[in-house]
Amino acid sequence: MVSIKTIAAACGVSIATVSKALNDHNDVSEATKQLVRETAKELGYLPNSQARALKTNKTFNIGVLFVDKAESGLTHNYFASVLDGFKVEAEKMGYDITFISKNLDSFSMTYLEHCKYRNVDGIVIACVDFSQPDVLELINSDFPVATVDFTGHEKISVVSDNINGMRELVEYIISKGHKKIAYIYGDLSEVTANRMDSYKKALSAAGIEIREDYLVEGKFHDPVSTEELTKKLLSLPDPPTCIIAPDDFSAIGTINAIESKGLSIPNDISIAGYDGIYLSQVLKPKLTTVRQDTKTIGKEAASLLINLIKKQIKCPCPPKIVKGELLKGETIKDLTKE
Amino acid sequence: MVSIKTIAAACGVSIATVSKALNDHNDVSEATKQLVRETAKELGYLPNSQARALKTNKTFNIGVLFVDKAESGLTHNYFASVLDGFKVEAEKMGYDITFISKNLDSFSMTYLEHCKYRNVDGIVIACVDFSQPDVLELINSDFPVATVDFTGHEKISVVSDNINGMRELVEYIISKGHKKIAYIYGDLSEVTANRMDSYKKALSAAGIEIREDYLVEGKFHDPVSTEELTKKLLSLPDPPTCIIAPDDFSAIGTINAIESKGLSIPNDISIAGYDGIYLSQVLKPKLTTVRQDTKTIGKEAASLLINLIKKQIKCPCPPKIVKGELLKGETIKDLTKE
DNA sequence: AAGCTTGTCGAAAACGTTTAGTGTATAAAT
DNA sequence: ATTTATACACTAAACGTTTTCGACAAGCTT
Repeated sequence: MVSIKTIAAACGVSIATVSKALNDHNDVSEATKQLVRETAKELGYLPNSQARALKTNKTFNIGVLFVDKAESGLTHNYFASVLDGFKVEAEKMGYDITFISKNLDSFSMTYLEHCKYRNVDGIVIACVDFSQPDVLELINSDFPVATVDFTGHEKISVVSDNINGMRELVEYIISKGHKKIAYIYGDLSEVTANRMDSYKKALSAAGIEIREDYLVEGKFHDPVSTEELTKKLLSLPDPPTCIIAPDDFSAIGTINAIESKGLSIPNDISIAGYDGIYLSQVLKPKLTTVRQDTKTIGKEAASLLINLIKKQIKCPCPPKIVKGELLKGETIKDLTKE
Repeated sequence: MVSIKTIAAACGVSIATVSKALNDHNDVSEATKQLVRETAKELGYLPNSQARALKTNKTFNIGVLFVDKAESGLTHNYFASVLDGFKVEAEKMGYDITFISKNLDSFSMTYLEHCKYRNVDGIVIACVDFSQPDVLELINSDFPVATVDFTGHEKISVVSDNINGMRELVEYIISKGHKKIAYIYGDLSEVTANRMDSYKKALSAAGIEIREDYLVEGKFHDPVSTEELTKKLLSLPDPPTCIIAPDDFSAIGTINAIESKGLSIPNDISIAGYDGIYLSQVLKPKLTTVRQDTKTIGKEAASLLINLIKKQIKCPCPPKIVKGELLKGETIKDLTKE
């Protein structure tokens, strides 16, 4: 192992000088800085992150907490994509990420304990059940924290603009002449509450009655459940002309239910999803949906969190809202032309 | 911060005794062990992983390298799923994972440098271009290494059983009376080579001629490219009766191409995929494919790598082959019944 | 010439652990 | 009664950094 001691010996200076030279302090001459830097490179020196962390209390590691309901782990499309955006930005700023889990080293610990054990510099939380005590403990801890799609606390939060996204989607559907629009909503959460609210407001604004039989509770990411619920909707005495699925992936269930009845999309019935994942745009017909800007959400979360860590910003601060984009697709029939 | 020093003071013993008590050494009495453990718990003590790592040279961190060609990051289905299996097993054994990247902290480093900087205890490599010099440097380094789907080195490797998987798939298709079977293969790699080999052998074994026009080069994870290639296959003077796509996700492209010609699956043409992702089984009709046991692959890689780290096994050792499972689905027409 | 500033460097402590070496008391063996 | 073994606990060094503080020289200012 080549350490600063090695460099010090090679250069004939003290380890203090080496350290300061490498960290570009201003009480060491330009000449020695050069010398130190060069020999460091020659010897293939790499700083020891543990020793540095021990001394400075900065690990340049960010803890990531994510536990979705379906236990799909990293396979969860929305999260994986947000995380990827986060990771890229964090790495750019010199941070690595560490997954926060419960059972490290056989003896189990809480999320907070894991963070303390690893000494992460900050924490980002996404896609969890925010009512869990373990999660709340983390949010209310002394760590710098950023949450995704969850507000109502004094930490940093980045949210997808579900309010405007859903509003635009429903307005678009209405503009195509639909009045009987069903919504299979996902697991109860802030996200779902916002979407539901926008759904209702958009209908009301257009003078359309909100029907309880068109509003059914489903699950995110679960085509099987969604297929079942779609079938129920289709067999109502007065079935809807359009069905909004919890998300794009669940929309597969909606498609299956419709096709299994021998009906076609969008001629017999229109559908929409939410997310705008790649899959939704390679399906035929292309799914009408709202693309969530996952990369930006992740990136913003990373950038804000790191700024907080570096104390370049202060909390509380207002949530950062990341706009989505309506993808019109081909699954909404235009009823106005009939 | 409560450290062993705090505990030592509270218990009236030296820090050495505290350390040994907590690590269950046998030169400290059961009584003091009890006392130390209890006060440690009371005070909410957590070991400082950096300090420990500095002293022991073990970080309980495993580096994960993954860079797929499509730059899809964590969104890559196969990898995300393998990684998840890896992560779960690693956590169970007390290890966290760290993503290995190139540009940490603005000043860029090689993969190997990143690993040295973070002092990972071992490295797992999957889904990368194994011909990259940076990757080879890592494989040939002194770190304990495990690779997924790549052999030919002296380190640990875990591979999906593409040889038998593809063989079973093609045999199944042949058993349904098909003789004109096309294969759109993915990016050139060990995986593709094995599948291609099995494809050819299975055909030959059945006395079926291997036609160059049925063997076309495509890309993994790319429905658009696959759609194009499928169209070409369909417009051959003597088109195939069955098309095998590079993977399940690309198979969407195959489906699109077929349906856009007004043909139906499997009545007019049969198809198959590879991977067995969730999506493939919620599509209608269900895709015929080979499920790769990603969880097991990840789990085995973790378990073997950690055993290597703990020196409970030695390299070189033969590759661990993880069997897949033929999912018969509904996309292969039975031609023998006509 | 004395004091002051500025620039450059090193000694040493500290971060929280682990561990080798040493000492001491008690029990067992001669 | 002396030696030997055993059990237990402590001292101190070490891991690789960062950082405070003081030292010293050279150049200024009065």
